[in-house]
Amino acid sequence: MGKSRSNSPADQPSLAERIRHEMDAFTPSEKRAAHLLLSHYPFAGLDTVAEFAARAGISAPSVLRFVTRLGFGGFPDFQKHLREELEAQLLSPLAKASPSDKGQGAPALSSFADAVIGNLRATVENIAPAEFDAVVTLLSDSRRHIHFTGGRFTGALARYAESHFRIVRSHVDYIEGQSALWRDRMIEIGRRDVIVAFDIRRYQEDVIALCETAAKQGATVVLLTDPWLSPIARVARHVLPAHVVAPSNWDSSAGLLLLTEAVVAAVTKRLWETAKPRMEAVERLRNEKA
Amino acid sequence: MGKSRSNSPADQPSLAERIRHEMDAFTPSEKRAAHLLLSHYPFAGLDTVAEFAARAGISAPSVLRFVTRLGFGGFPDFQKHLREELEAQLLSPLAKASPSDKGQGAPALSSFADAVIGNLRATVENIAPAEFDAVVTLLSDSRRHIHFTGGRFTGALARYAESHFRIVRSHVDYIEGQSALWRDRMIEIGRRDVIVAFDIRRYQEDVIALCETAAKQGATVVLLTDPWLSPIARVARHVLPAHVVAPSNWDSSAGLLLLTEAVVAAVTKRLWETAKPRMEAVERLRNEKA
DNA sequence: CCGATTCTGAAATTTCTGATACAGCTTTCG
DNA sequence: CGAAAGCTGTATCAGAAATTTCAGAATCGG
Repeated sequence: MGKSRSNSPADQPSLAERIRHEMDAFTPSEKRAAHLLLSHYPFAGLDTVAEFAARAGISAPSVLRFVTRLGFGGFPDFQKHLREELEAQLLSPLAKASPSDKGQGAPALSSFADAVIGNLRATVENIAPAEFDAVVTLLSDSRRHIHFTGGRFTGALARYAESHFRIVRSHVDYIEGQSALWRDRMIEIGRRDVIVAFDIRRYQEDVIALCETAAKQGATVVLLTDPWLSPIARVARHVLPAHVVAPSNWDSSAGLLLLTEAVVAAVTKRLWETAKPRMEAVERLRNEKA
Repeated sequence: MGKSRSNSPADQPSLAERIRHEMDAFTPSEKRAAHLLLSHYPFAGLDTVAEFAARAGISAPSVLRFVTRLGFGGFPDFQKHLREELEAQLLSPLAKASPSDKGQGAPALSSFADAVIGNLRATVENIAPAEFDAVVTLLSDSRRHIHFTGGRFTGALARYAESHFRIVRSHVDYIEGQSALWRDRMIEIGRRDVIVAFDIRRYQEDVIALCETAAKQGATVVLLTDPWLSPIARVARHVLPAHVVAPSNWDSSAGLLLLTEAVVAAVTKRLWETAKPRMEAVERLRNEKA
């Protein structure tokens, strides 16, 4: 997204402040525009030039001159700045919502935690209940065969999911995403199979290929991804996006883990009748070995 | 029902809720549009159709069909509704006080998320800052060799940590906890080695044994565990406990993941001078292969 | 009070955006 | 397996919105 001008979202002084400060340098009609904008900040500026002009009681060109004087390349530029400022402002209270900065606590850890918690909240907000339920139902169908897979980092999450599912029900396995080995196994993938794929940016070619192949053969694909959606979404029946941005050089997978654990919990509950004896049996076997 | 323009600003249910609710009635591209909008609500919808379409990875007409299906007369209508909703929400501070619209967001998911968030808070509270910093310092020492390990479920977290550390620095590997294979490798474990072990209840015999053996040979052990502390704590130099209780038959590993990611972030930052070129090199190699 | 400068708005112009028609493709259903 | 239905993107168009032009109005200085 190439922004044309110098309207960086990091301008410390909000545009409103700047306008107040430069108010006396404005011409009369510019003042009227400024007053309107400030009195309904920033929504008045999100309408069209014509509407803004009418509401301010001035002409369209005057509005244009006004935003030009503020240093914007044009009206769209101006609106974009307002939107970005608004978005930043709306998201920030969430970041500083928790006053957990008691001075103590590794600051790195505590701020990181705040960001992660924000991610979890946002993730839950954006999940469609029907989608979540559909996934739970799908994975509770004991006639289906379930295969988990993931990329470089998300592969670990796939393993995590698999290790739980394996205990709750049968016909569960993990497919190595990176190697070319999965191609052989594809011959057995069909209509009754479910692929649960984890994939966040940068999306991984081999995982995408795996899912496309599986989908082509009639398998049902469930995707856990970031809000920008892996290309796998094209072939996926169900998509569960999670927010991943954290104050780090890496993305955070906490949201994906949350979804995974919630699904595991729900499926376990739904299959409890059969899962309980199964889990006891697993436990017995483990103890014998030890 | 006639598709009138019933977009009065007083529609009780926010548009976001309605979209979440009707999600499964959407076509694939409509879902992509919906996901984009929900993940950046409502700002994504304030751009132009073209930009929205590009960001969602679909065509402009699909976006138009999406907003039409939502019952709007056109895209400007849709935008107007978003602006009004936003303005109303911003003016009533009460509206956004509790973002957990429990109206019916998958109840299982949302209550589960609340529990997990509580765990994260509690985890951060109970971490000794000095301990956290000491772990970061230890793992930033490039002369050390780092080995990750874990149990049945936590092994996935160890792999997750390993996959990140492997890129940031050298001398990193993963030791399979369950198998007896690690006994052979113990001969190479000594004073310069660090074992990072993940272990929560029920604590796993073989992982415990691994750590005890390694400690006996002079290795430094870092333990990530639950608040009841794995027996490994006795031989561990540093212990980072995380809360794990969730409304499920299983424990939640989200706290452990949080700690892991926070450590990864901190180490990456501290080693940035050497990590950056290393990461670029890794990236180059990956691209060549592809 | 007059001329110069600045400001302002109506109208013309240009750019760009939203909307539509249509054809190819996929999926579904018999 | 084939036909029907539905979905999606390309190309295109109409129209609206932003921008520029320019002439008239207001203001200011002398």
